[in-house]
Order: sequence, then structure tokens, then C-alpha cells
Amino acid sequence: MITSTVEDYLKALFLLDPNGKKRIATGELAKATNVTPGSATAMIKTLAEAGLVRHRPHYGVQLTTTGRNLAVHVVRRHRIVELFLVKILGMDWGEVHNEAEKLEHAVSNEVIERMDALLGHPTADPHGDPIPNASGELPRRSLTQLSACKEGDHVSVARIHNQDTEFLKFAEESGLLLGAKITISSKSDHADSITLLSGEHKVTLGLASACRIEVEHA
Amino acid sequence: MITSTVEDYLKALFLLDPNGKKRIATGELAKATNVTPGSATAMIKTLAEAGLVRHRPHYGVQLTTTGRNLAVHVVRRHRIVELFLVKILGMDWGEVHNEAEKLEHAVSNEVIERMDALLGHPTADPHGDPIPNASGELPRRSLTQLSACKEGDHVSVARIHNQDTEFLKFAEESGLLLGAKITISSKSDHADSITLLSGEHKVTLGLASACRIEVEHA
DNA sequence: AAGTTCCTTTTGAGTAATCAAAAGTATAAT
DNA sequence: ATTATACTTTTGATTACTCAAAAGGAACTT
Repeated sequence: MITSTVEDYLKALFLLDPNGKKRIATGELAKATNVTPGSATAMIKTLAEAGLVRHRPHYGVQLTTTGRNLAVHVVRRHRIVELFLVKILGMDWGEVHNEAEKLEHAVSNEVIERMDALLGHPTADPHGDPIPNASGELPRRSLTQLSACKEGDHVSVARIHNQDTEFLKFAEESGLLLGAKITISSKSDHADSITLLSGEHKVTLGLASACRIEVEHA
Repeated sequence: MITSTVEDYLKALFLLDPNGKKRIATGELAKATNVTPGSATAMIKTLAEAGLVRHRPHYGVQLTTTGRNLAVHVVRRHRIVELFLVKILGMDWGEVHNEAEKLEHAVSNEVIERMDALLGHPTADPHGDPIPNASGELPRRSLTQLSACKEGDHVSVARIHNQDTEFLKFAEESGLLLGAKITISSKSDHADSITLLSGEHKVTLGLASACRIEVEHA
């Protein structure tokens, strides 16, 4: 049986490289799963023995097709649960991530499919992250990082992939909600910041934060 | 931190004796938790060290106040989740038990309270089992075991505490749903059976099954 | 080419749970 | 009082993780 720990490692690998093209370093995986590098090495070995990853020592690790398939379903469960908690139970979008971290390992397929139907087969979770469908395919949208926008651009917020509760609270207060129409008022690579107009709000973000926000050109 | 295994043991002890008056034998606990007696002994020791149970070797084990309190909240989570799965997600009452066995360890208090509110603060789950309130108090109803009814009694089904999916399917097909009005048409202690009328259905049950059904006198 | 740095892997040890089987205890039966 | 039975506890081993710290490998400088 697949343990929830294994699911967490697979999910981490998937999120570090959704396309499965890159090789992931042990240290990267360790950081993503909050364990020491030694623990990651040990787990990589068992994942490789189970045929869930390919590994070449001192080089990197990559999901196999089997591994990716399992991972994508963990992500599906996570995102459907998140949306469910927000839409049906009325929870705050900033607090559902941690909740979903636990539930993604406990909800059955049956429950997920019922939630999915109740939600009308959604394609994105409350943060705008795409929800893989039941076959494990990710819906494709062409989004741009906010940090890559030019002065004068009119765009709408489509995704905020930052799970930090405090940041999400700030984003909400600044009117940076999903679907919000914003205008880039200025951008400075020297100052490492971007300023935008969102309704009546004038917000300045560092580029590090801005690249975690994705937008859609109107 | 309390592991989900510990929660399972506490819950089992609670369900074996909801009033906390009896001493539970190691073997009973082992059977309820599906482990070998040796495993139960080992766990009892760690529970006792954590102050969750009182134990006298070769005599029996009993929940402490702390242990009972934790247990009753596990049961609350379980039953609210069950009702939620049936009422909100439209699942079959026969299949939600196993689902809830996993979810009871994963849902937070926050989620449970929201489910509870959405369901209108229910007092019983889909099997008629009482749902403890947020303070851990069990609602009290005066129910009678179906096996203790006399010929001619008019009663209504209030609780079916048998988690076996097959039995629940049979009960449903026989019209033995919660709230169903039934009449005891005959009872034989020799034949170890009871026959009753439920709508147009005439059903005969063994007393072993009949004592797992509780009824309310009209 | 040698050295330094950074990262990865190995090693050894610990925790939480499990089981099978041996050893021990209490109760009931003779 | 002894024995048998039935249950409980102990023991020793296993699995699935974890960490800290030692050892090893790859790559960049100089």
C-alpha cells in the first residue's frame, strides 16, 4: 500500500516539475518535503525500488509514468478539497491549504468524484492552480507571470501560487483576488519592484512576489 | 502529538463502553481494533503512560477523563462526517462508515464545526448513532432493543448499529430504515427469532441481529 | 593538478507501530 | 490442591519512517 508519506514525496516531485522534464536534486526534494537530505536519499531509494522514480546517484531524480500518475491524482485530490472547503463549507482561501494537506491522503476516489460533480467539474482551485481531471490531464491555460508584464498592460489575476497565509491575506486586502482586473502602472528592474492599480488600490510588489502571481491578458 | 492509531484505540474503548463504567479486557480491545492481543497490551502501556487510560494487568483497562474526552471527539468527527457524506455528497449510508474511519483522523475541528452547522447541528448519524455535541456530551434518548419488544408492539426504527455493508443493504430492502414504523407480529425465544411487519414487508430476524436494532415506542 | 566547497550518500540510532510465539497468571474444574 | 483452560503479557524481530553526523563525489577555482 502507498503510504501518505510516499504520496507527499511524489506530489513534491510533481510540483517541482509538472512537465516531468527536469531532473530534481535530492536537496530540492528534501527542502520541499521538509526533511533532511539523508531522509530524502533514503526515500528516493525506496521510490526507485517501487518503480515510482528514476534515480542516478549524484545526478538527480525524476518521476516515472507510474509515479507521475499517482502524483497527479494526489494533486487533484488536494485541489478539489481546497475548492470544496471554500465553496461548500465557506472557509477562507488562505487557510484551506493546510487542511487539504491532510485530507488529500484520506479522501477516497468516490468522495473526490462526488465533490468534483457538486462543484461542477472545476478546472482551477481557489488559488487558480489547475485541477487535473479524473484521467490525470492538466487543463492548459496560457498565463504570464505578473513580473513579466510591461508598463501599461491591462490584465486579470488568474493564479496566486503562494501558500503563505500572511501573503494571501495581504493579497486579499490589496484587491488581488482571482479575476481582479489590474493595470501595470510602473515597473523597475533596478528597484526589483512592480506597481499596479487594482480598483482603487495602488500596490507595489517585489518581483519575487510578483512572479508567484500569474495573469491573463484581456 | 496524538497519532491516528491512538485515536483508534481510544475510540474503540469508548464504543465498547460509552459510559466508562466497565473494565475492558485486552482481548476485547484487540478484537475491536483488529490487532493481536500482544499489540493491544503494548498500546495499553503507552496509553497508560500518557494518562489516557487506567490499567491493572490481568484485570482490565478503562479510559481516564482525558482519554474519554479525546475519544468522544473522534466519535463526533466520525458521525458528523458520515452524515455529511450521506446528506451533502449523496453517498449510500452503507458505504460511508469505512470512508469516515479514515476521515475522522484527518478533518480539523474547524471543518467539523462547519459541517455541523451546515447539517443543522444534528443529533444522530445515518445509522441513528448519537452525535456528541462540541462539548463532548452525548444526547440521551430512551431506546429499546428490537429483540426486547413484545408481540403486538408498535414501534419506530431509531438506530441500526451494525456497520456491515451487506446487513445494511438487507435492512434497506426490508424497509428497516430510520424512522420506519413497524409492528412486532411474533417472537419466539426458542427459534431465536422475531418477525415484524414493516409496511408491506414481513421480515424475520434472528435475535442476534434484532438486538443491534433499537426502536422507539410510539 | 590540487584544493576547496557544496551537495549527496551512507551509517548508526531512535520512534511508533506491528506480529508470532514463548512465558506467565488467573479462574474454573476436578 | 492440582490441573487444565483461557487469557494476558513479554520477548524478539520487522517495517516504515525520521535525524545527526561522518564519509564520499562532483565541480569550480586557482
